[in-house]
Amino acid sequence: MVRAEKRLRSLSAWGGMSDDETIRGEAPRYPDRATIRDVAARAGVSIGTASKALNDNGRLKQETRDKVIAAAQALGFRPNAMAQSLHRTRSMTVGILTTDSFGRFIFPILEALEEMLAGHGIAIFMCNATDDPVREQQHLDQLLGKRIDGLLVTARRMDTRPAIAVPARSMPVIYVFSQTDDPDALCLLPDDRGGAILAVQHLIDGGRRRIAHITGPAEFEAVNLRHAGYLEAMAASGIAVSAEYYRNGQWSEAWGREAVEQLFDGQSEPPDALFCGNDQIARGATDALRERGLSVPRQVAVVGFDNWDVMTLAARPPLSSIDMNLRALGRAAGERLIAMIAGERLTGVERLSCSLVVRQSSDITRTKEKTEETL
Amino acid sequence: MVRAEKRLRSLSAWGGMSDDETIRGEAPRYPDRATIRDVAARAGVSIGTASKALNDNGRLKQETRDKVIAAAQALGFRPNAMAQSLHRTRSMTVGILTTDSFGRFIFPILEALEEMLAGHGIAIFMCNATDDPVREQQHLDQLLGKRIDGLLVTARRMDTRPAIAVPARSMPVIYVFSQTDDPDALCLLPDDRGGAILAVQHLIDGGRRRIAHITGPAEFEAVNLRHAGYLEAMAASGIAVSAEYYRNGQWSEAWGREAVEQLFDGQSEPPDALFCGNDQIARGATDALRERGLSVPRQVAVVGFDNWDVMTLAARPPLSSIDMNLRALGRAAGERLIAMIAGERLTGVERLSCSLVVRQSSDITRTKEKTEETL
DNA sequence: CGCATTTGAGAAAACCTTTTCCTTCACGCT
DNA sequence: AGCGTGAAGGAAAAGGTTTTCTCAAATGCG
Repeated sequence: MVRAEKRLRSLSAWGGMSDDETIRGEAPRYPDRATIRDVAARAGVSIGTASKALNDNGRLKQETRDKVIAAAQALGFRPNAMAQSLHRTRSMTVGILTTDSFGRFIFPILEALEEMLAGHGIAIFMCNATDDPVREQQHLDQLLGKRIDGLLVTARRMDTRPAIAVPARSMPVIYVFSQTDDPDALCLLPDDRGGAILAVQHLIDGGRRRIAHITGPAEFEAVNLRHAGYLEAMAASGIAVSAEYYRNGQWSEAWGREAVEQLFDGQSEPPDALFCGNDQIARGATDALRERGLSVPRQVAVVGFDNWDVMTLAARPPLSSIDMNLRALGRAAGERLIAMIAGERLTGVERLSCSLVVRQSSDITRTKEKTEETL
Repeated sequence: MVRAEKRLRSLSAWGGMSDDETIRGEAPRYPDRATIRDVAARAGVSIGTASKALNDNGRLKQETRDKVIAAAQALGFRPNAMAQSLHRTRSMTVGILTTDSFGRFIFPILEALEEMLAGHGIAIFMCNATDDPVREQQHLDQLLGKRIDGLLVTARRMDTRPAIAVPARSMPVIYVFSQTDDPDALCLLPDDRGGAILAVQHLIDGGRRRIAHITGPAEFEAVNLRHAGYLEAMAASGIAVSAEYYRNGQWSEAWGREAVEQLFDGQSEPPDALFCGNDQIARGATDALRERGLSVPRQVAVVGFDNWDVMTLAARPPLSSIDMNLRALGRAAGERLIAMIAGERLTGVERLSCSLVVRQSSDITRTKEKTEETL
């Protein structure tokens, strides 16, 4: 009782509107926030009663509840989440650990994930261990110490990574936009193959037959999956594919330009469409085509991958592209994680579908309209 | 004693290497991790002694320490950070709250910040409230409940935002890459003016006199600061500036192209250099110049802003640009925050210097070399 | 050998909540 | 009057750790 009174007094210095009283100078420890015992003291009830009032629990007179709530409000009381988590056995916290630096792809995922989890009262610890296994382990240790309820693992490179060693075997781990060899793990990825089929089918529907595939390094699983989709779509329409039409290189505009040189220089039957492994390649290719005097999309249609507005909208003409729906991927990851925290057991590789976004680079009708307008 | 024994038994199911025993199926609650009382029981000491042994505290026989440490290791013990934080009054946790979505600029800041704070054992809660004051408040509430030791606030748009209302007046708040009107707050920003001076001086040093400034919307403070730097550098060299040479528009490549049309179409004295408000504008401008048959940098030199490799390296020729040193900004924010948590009181607006990165778009000598090489 | 000092380790409080179990009181019933 | 019932609220344990205080044993000294 005495104790509570003392604290109450010390609190008045910061809790009220008397801001002038704030501790200036070298005071290193800022004053404690109000605790539930301060609230209880102020309301003249026991600590347990205060808790019940604030949580709409137990059997209390409405009057008492109101009294407590008023006291809490007056003190600016906010329950200490750590104390709460301590005796529930849930921290309402998850970690997200990225092996490679947070790249452009991870952002939308992260954003949607955060939004979804925040809606469930779950906060996210952000950890970045750029290709450094030691730091990764340190982060993991820290997260385990914080008793996270679940873990998201992600990486920019889309190749499989070693599984995270979580000691509590049943703590949920999801690999999003990354993959691991552990068959018991859950991996969430975009459907690269499906995306490629979407793109190529679109080009075929536009009347194209000589469709080349310019893409990134063959070490990427995504590159191979997308090529598989390309082949599948071509086969489905009974179109023969020339090996000449498959070009691996870098993920850069420069490579897109170079590939166009290779494909068009002195070729008797140059492509009438390009399916590009990403938007940078597609943009480089488009630039090169324009500079050769080839009209996009009239003579050559182009479809990119990633639907990265910085590229697709700045290109001339704007690029059609495959959108990996990364926000949806992030939301899905959040849903799965919540389900797993609730006890569900999910494993395997799940691939979420991509969408085609059509812009002028592959859309003859749209270009015609544009041309007519501008004439 | 009995209690501890019981727990010890239940732990063996997951703690050891006997992975086959893991709970399958619908068990929603995964088994508790080992606690310090398990460690103490296993080492045959009291709980307090175990704590001292693990923290290198108190007066203990080395033998005892070793015994405890061995027990902890065997059980895979990791102290519960929430319990620790509960009685230190430090959560070893900070929040980062962004008003606008995490953009390309925030990433490097965040990354460096995270790295620096992780080195001090501080974890980061990531919160995103995209232009939604309600969600911002919810996030803030959550963070305060988690008893964060400090808060970083950031935003993509570089205009001043309303101050965050933290109830505990002395809880450290830093605005990084964003600004607030509260004079007691600490704001960390890149030195836009200085960066502009760097760019313009570089162009002047290269012999340019008719330097135009193509940039973004005048509503951005950064736009005005950079223009002030431009004017200052020009004045310092006694070069008269024409109002014609200052062009506001969008932050896009399209605007860069259009601005070049405006500046060069039928002008008797077209610019011999362009200082662009960002790399996208610079790239668009460079493209337009090339397409008009103007050589960059021989006839027109170009310097961009942001040093965004996606733009600077893909442009033809590669763009010189001003780097805002965002990683340094993030590190600085981390340092300041740690200092403030330790009790220091920092306020005001601090601007960190930018650097000039010279590439071919402004460097005649380099171009010459290149040309000679390729000849 | 007896006392003072040091060494080693345990007990318990404190950090802040929630929740279970009790106690107290008032009331209505037989 | 005695008893059961229900309402209202308090006491205390639990959750995991650190730290201070206390106590017992062992050592040093005269």
